[in-house]
Amino acid sequence: MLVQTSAPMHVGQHLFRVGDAFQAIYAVRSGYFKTYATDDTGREQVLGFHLPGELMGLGAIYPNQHQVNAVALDTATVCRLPYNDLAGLATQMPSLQRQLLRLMSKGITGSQALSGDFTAEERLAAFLMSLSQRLQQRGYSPTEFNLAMTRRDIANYLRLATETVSRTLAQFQDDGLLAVERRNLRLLDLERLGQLCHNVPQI
Amino acid sequence: MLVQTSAPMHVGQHLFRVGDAFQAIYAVRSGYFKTYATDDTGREQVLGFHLPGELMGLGAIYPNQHQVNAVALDTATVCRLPYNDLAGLATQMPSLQRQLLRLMSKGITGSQALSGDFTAEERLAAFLMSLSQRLQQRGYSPTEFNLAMTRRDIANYLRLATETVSRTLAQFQDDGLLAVERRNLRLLDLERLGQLCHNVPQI
DNA sequence: CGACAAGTTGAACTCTGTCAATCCGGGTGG
DNA sequence: CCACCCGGATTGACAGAGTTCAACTTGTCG
Repeated sequence: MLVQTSAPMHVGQHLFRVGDAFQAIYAVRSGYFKTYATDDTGREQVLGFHLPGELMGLGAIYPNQHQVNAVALDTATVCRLPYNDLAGLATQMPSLQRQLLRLMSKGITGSQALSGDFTAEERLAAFLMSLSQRLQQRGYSPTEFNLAMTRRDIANYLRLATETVSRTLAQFQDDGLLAVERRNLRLLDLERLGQLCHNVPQI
Repeated sequence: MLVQTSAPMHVGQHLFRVGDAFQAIYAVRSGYFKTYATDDTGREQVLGFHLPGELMGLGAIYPNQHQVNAVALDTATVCRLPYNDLAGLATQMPSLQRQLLRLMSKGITGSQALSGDFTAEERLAAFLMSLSQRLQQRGYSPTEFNLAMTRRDIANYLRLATETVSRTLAQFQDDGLLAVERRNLRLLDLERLGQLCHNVPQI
């Protein structure tokens, strides 16, 4: 069987860790994941969030070992795609192979969008728009969704202080751009939110 | 002939521009170049500086079009390495091919060293140390050289304001780290300069 | 010599990080 | 069942780094 659906994972459970042997790619079926690395000083660096329908583990193909840690942010399930099967299929389907390579080269590096010197507003707006668009692509509501990750994770990912994330969200709410309550988010003005981050490369 | 030496180029003259058909790689023979891109709002982003002995144009191999602009910062000459010749040679020499691929993947993205949130001190120190080391590798003095690029270019590259570059250079001078007069630079304390940027990934 | 670009310097201001206090919700244990 | 506790989240005060604005200097090139 090409696709294997996993048992549900719970918050904080790791799907794979740095150094694990690479055997399969994973597609998120439900729930959220985050990927992160730990730098030489022991600090965690959040590299990305993975929504239902998205792939994880592509960065491990070349060195045959996982380069990052992947952990469930809430109750989640994944589909396991054993690499051998996938690779065999890819050789027969050039389009699949091309897509895998594209995802690889994009996925390994992580978003370079956060490299520039963007303001907290720009970063957060870009982040929210990215979530919105990715959820919409998968058939979910682009305007009302759950922030499964903590403010701390968001801040780490965007390279801000958690307080700044909190404040900027509050400011967005004051400006009528969105309504936020704990983890529940409703985007009220995608138009203006998009303008805020028009010069931030796609996250 | 594999290597073609160009006629001297003068300040501001472009070696290639975004969109130019990719036909050759260039090695700087003398002088300095900078590569830059222009974002959708028309602002210039300096991507790197190229010193004698270094290669340019590798990022164009895949899409077969140049991805950046390359312009001479002073009177300069280059060696033109037609890609067909090089590619033919590479197929016969796996080591050459490997080196080209490595340079490619490193060279396209540009330095991600400037991604993090580093201080102006760290950025500038890392920049100067990078120049110093690269010049030394090519047989030039690592402690006394010419800043062919303007403060504006440096600032743009390091994502600072030109005033900050100016001030930080002045501060380094006050601290006895270097002596600078216009474009002439003398590094007086490589040790401390290196310490200043020890946690900045190599530029 | 004059004009202009490059570079420097000063002052005010803005943004964001840090520190600290507080709030809130969910889970635990008595 | 309720009080307590704890981590996540918010809010305020403050400080430091760096940008912006503006004035001024210096060097270069016609």
